[in-house]
Amino acid sequence: MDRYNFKIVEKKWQDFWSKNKTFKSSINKNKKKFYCLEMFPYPSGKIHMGHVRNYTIGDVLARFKKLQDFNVLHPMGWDSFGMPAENAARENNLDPKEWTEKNISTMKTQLQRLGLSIDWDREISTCSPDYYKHQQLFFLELFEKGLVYRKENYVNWDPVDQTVLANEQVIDGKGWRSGAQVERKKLNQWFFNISRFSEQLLDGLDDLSEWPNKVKTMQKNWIGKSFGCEIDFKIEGDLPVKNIKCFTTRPDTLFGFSFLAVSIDHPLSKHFEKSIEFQKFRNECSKTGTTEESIAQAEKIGFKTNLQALNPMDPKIKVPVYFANFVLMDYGFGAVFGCPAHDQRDFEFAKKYKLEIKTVVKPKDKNDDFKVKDEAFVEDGLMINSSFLNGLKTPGEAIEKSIDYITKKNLGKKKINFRLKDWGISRQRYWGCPIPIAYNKDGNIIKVPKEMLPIKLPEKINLNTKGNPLDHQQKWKEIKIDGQNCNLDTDTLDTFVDSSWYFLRFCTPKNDKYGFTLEDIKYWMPVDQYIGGVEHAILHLLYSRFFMQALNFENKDFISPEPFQGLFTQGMVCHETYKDENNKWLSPDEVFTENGKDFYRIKDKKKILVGPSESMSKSKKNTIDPEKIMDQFGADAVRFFILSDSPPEKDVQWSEQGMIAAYKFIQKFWMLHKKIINEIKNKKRKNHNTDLTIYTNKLIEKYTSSLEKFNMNVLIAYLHETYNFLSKEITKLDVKSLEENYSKILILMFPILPHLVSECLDDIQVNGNISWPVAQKEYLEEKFVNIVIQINGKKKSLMKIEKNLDEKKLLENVKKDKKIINLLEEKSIFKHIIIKNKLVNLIIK
RNA sequence: GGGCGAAUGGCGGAACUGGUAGACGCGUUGGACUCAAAAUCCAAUAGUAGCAAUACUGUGAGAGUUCGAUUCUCUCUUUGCCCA
Repeated sequence: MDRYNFKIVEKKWQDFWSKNKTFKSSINKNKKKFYCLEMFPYPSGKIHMGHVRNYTIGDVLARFKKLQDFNVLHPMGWDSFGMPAENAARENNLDPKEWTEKNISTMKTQLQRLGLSIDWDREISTCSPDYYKHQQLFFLELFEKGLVYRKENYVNWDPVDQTVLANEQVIDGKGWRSGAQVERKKLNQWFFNISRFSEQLLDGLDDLSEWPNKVKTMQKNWIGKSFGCEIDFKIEGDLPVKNIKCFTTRPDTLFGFSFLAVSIDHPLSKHFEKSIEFQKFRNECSKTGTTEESIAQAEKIGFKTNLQALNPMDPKIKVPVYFANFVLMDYGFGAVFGCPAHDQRDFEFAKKYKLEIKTVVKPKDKNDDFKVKDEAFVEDGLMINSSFLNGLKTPGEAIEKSIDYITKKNLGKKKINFRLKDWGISRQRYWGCPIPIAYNKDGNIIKVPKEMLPIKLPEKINLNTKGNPLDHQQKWKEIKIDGQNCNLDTDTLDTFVDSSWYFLRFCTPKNDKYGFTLEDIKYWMPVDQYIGGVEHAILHLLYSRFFMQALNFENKDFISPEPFQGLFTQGMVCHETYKDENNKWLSPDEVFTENGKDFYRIKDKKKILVGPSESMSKSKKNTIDPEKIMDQFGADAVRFFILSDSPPEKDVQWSEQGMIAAYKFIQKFWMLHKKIINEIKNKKRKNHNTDLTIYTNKLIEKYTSSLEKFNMNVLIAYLHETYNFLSKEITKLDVKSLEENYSKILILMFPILPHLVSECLDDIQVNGNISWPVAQKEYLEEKFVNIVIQINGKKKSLMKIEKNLDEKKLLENVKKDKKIINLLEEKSIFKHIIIKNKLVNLIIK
C-alpha cells in the first residue's frame, strides 16, 4: 500500500483551489455572511511559527463556517510600511520598496503552501499608492471634521543620528544605534483627536460580549477614566501669576497639602526661562525619556520657585510651588498638588526636599493620633486633622464633601478626566504614507487638493543622510497648489494608521475612487471574528475603533461603530533556548541531544546550557522555520500539530516529537482510509450495527461545540479518539453504517486537514458539495446509562442500567451491587441522594 | 505598587451549569515482528501498600459551604501578563 505523499497531494489541491477560485467571495444577500480576519502580517522576510498558528486558527474557523453555509470573507494583505524596511535598506543599500515586494512574494508563496482558504483576489498592501491614496483622503476628511490638528510635542531625539526615535528604540535612555544620550525635543506634529471619543470608546466596550475580558480591561485602564475635581489654586509671589489649575482624584486630602508641583512644560515655565538654574534643571529633566514608565522610574527631582500656593481649604496655609520631573503636561492640567502622607510619589519628594508630611487619613482600626512614618498610607480609611471632614470615610464620603465645599467656594468643580491622550501620527521616516499637507511661504497649512492625490513617495532615494529622509528631497517637496508655491510636509504617518482601516478596504479592495464602498461594508462589516496576538490588545484595536468613530462622526448614514464583533487572542509559540560557554545564543539546528536532557553543540560536541522555553525570536535564535517543517512533514501535519498541544489562547511549546506524532497521525489515517475504502468496495458485512452511527453523532455534537468555543486542542484529541475507534472496530463495522458515517467524519476533519481530507473525499466520491454534518438527536439518546454509586460522597461502584429508571427500582438495583452489599454490612442507610441518570449517593452510619 | 489571570501524573493538557479526576498526545517500561535495526503493532503507565482482588491518599497550601468541590467562597504561596 502506498504511503501518503503529501508533496503531491498538497500541491494538487492547492492548484485546484487556486484554479477554481474556490475561496472567491462576493456579496450574496440570501446567505448569512461571516467575515473572518486574522491580523495581517508585516512582510519581514519569511513567515514564522506565530503566523502559522494565527492563520491556521483563522483558517479552521473560516473553512468551518463555509461548510456551515455561511458566505465567508477571508482575506489577506500586507502591513507593508514600517521601519524594518528602512533599516534593512540602510544596512544593505537596498530600496525599501524592492525589499518589501520581494518579502511579500516569498511570504505569499509560504502562506499558500499552508493551504489557507484565502480570497487572494482581495490582497492589499498598505505601501501601495492604491491603498495609501485613500488614507490620504481620509486624513483630509478628518482634517475637515476637525479631528486632526497640529501642535508642538516632545519626541525622543538622538543628537548623533539627528533623528527621532520610537520609544522602543530608546534603551536605558540611549539611542539604540548611536548609543548617544537621548534628548527630549519639541517638534510640530500632527495629532488625531482620539481623546474626543474617550467616552464612546469606553462605553463601546460594554457591548463587545465576544471580546476577552482581559483585553477589555486593558483598554479600560488605558482610557483611564477618573472622577475627581479641578481646583484653582491661588498663587502668591512676585510674578504676574494669580492661579494654577490642578486636577485631582483625591480632593479629600487637601488638608495634607504641602507643595504644588508643576510640569517643566507648564506655561509657568516661561517666567523662569532666563534663570540658569532652571535651565540646568530642565536639561536634567530632558534626560529622562518621554514614556510614562521612564518618568515613573526616574528619581523624583524638583526646582523650587519663589511662589506660594494657598490651600483652598484654609487660605492661611501657604505651601511652596515646585517644578517637578514627574508631572506630565498632557495629563490633567500639568500640575498636581502634593500630599506626601497619602501618595508614595509625593512622599518621596517631600522626604527629599524636607517638606511637611501631614497625616489626614488613618486606618479604620487606628487612633486619631496615627502618623504616617516610613511610607505613604494610601488605603481606605477615616479622615483626621481635616476640620469639617474629620471622621468621614474616604474615599467616598470625604471626596464628595470636599468637592461640594470647593464648588461652593467657587475654587473649582467636579471633573472627569481621561488618561487617553491624543494620538500623535507624525513620524520622521521615509517608508510610510506621506501626509497630504503642504505649507506656503508664510508657513500656513495648505491642504493638498483631492484631485492631486496620491502624494506618492519618491522612489530610490538616498537613505544614508542624517535626519528625516524626505526633508532632503527638495524636488519632491515642491508643489504648486492654487498657483502658490508650497512645500510638502516631510513626515509620514504612523503605520498604525495603515492598519486602522484595512479591514474596510478588504470589503472593497478595487474601488479606486474611495477607500471603500458603503454597500460592501454594510454587508460585510463588522468583522465577525478577528484573530491575532494579544500584543495588539491596546493600540491597534483602540485605533481601529477610533477610526470607525471618526468615520461615523457627523455622518448619520453610516455603519455600526465597532469594527470587530468577535476577538480572539492567540498565545505565542515557544521553544527552549540554548547558549554556549560564551553566553552566545545557539539555534536548535546547531545542537543535538541523545536523552532529551543533555544538549551538545554539533560542531564540537561540547555541552551547552539549556535555558527556559521562551517565545520564538530571532534574537534568541530559538526559531523553527515553518518552510523547513513543511518540506519535511507537509502543511496538514503542521496545521495539525500547531493546534494540538495547547489551548489556542495559551502559549504553545514547539516540540519535535509532537510534530512527528502529527505526521504519523496523517500516515496512519491514510492507511486506515484505504482499509475503509476496501471494506466499502467489498461490501462484505451486511448485518446492521449502529455503534458507528451512535459514535459519529456524539462526535458531531461535541466536536462542533468545541470548535465553536475555540477549543482546538480538544478537536485534535477527538480525532485521535476517532482514529482509535475506527481502527479497533473496523472489522465489526458493516458497509451501510460506514457509508453513512465515514464521510461525515471526514468533513469534521476537513478544516484542520484540508488536503488529506480532499483526497479522501475524492476516493468516496462525495467531494464538491459538502456541508457540515448535524447530529441526529435520536442517536444521542442512550438506552443505558452508567450510574455512579457513592457512599458518603465517595465513589464506590459503577453500574450500567436502563435510562430513566424510577427511583425505587434504581435503589433496589443499587442495593444488589456486589461491592455495595459488602460495604453496607451492619450499616444502615439513613439518606440517599439521587441525580437522575447520573448518580446515587448513599449516606450511611 | 495596582489590575487581570493561572496552578491537575515524568511532560503538554482533558473534565458540560458542583456529580466516575487524569480524555487525547508525548515520554517511559514490557512484549510481538526482525539475523539485527528502523518503522509498525499490542500492553502497562497518578502515588502508596499488596501476588492479587482490593484498600487508602491524591487537582499549589490551609480553611469554609455542600450528601458530594479540580469546579463556589475566604486566606496564603508561587507564577504569568498588562499598567505604573
